[in-house]
Amino acid sequence: MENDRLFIGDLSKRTDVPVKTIRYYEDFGLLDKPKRTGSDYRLYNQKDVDKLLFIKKAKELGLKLSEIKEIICCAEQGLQPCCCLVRNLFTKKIKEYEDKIAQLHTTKKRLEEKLTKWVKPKQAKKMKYSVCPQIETERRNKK
Amino acid sequence: MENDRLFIGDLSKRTDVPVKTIRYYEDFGLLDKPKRTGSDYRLYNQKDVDKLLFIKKAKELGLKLSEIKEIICCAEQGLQPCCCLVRNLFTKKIKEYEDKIAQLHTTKKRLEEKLTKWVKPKQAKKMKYSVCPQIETERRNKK
DNA sequence: CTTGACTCTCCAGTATGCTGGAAGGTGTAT
DNA sequence: ATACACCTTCCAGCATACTGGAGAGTCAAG
Repeated sequence: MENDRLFIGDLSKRTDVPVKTIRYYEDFGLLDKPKRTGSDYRLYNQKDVDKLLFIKKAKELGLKLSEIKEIICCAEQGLQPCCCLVRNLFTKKIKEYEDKIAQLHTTKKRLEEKLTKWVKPKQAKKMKYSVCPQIETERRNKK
Repeated sequence: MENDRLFIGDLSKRTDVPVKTIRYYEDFGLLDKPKRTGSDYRLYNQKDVDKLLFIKKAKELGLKLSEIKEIICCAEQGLQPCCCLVRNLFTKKIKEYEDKIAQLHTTKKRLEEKLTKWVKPKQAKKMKYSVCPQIETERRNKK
């Protein structure tokens, strides 16, 4: 079992990516259609292992499949535009993360506030279905 | 147009929740099946407005519909278990947010590292399709 | 009487990244 | 010979929270 005639299961083992997922990536256009054996088995090689590991790493960085695809497509036509693309993509991604983090922070804070107020509810008896004094709806706006 | 005979469109306007979404919430079990007019139009009242606003607020706190449903179901049978449930739910949620934030932070950091190394690529010429020196796969593990 | 704005139900699709299963062919070990 | 692990395609479904559209009924104004 050398590295130049790998069946899909071998590729799967070497990369720890499920067989189904590999086929899915092919359909998605992330992996090229591979050569086939006479009995229609997909044949992979070391390059495919590398490519799939690359995809895996990119995913771990939080890139979407579509973004990874962009990078790969670009890369296959030359370096320059790819570099630019990747820089932009990363910068955008970082920004996205920052926004998301900020937003989660805010929501978390609000939730914590509710929770502390929650621990000793004063007038619990008065509640209806909207049991929670802290999240209760403001019902004074009778526009 | 008083508040005790509202059509779905009125409820929608008062809460700023789309008509489709209101029906969806009903199917989902968040809103009770309302009374109907002779011509099968849904009839809502102020309580429904309140309840829907409650749902909206809970959603803004990042609760899932299923979690909101739990709260509402619980609330409709009495206060005590609900309080407990909500406390647990909130605590769990807060933890989730913390984890998510931490994870985003890590990923963001990694991405930033890649990016700074990226800006002045030394040996770009050597690249293949896996253009990116920083995300390139480790190909030394020939197990 | 017609127009237009509303309402109804039901079915299907969106995004994302897979995952499961059926039904069948292949390859190798015993 | 036959069991078993592997491979193939194709179709469907998961989670989440909606959203769109078809086709049909309702209601009030002009």
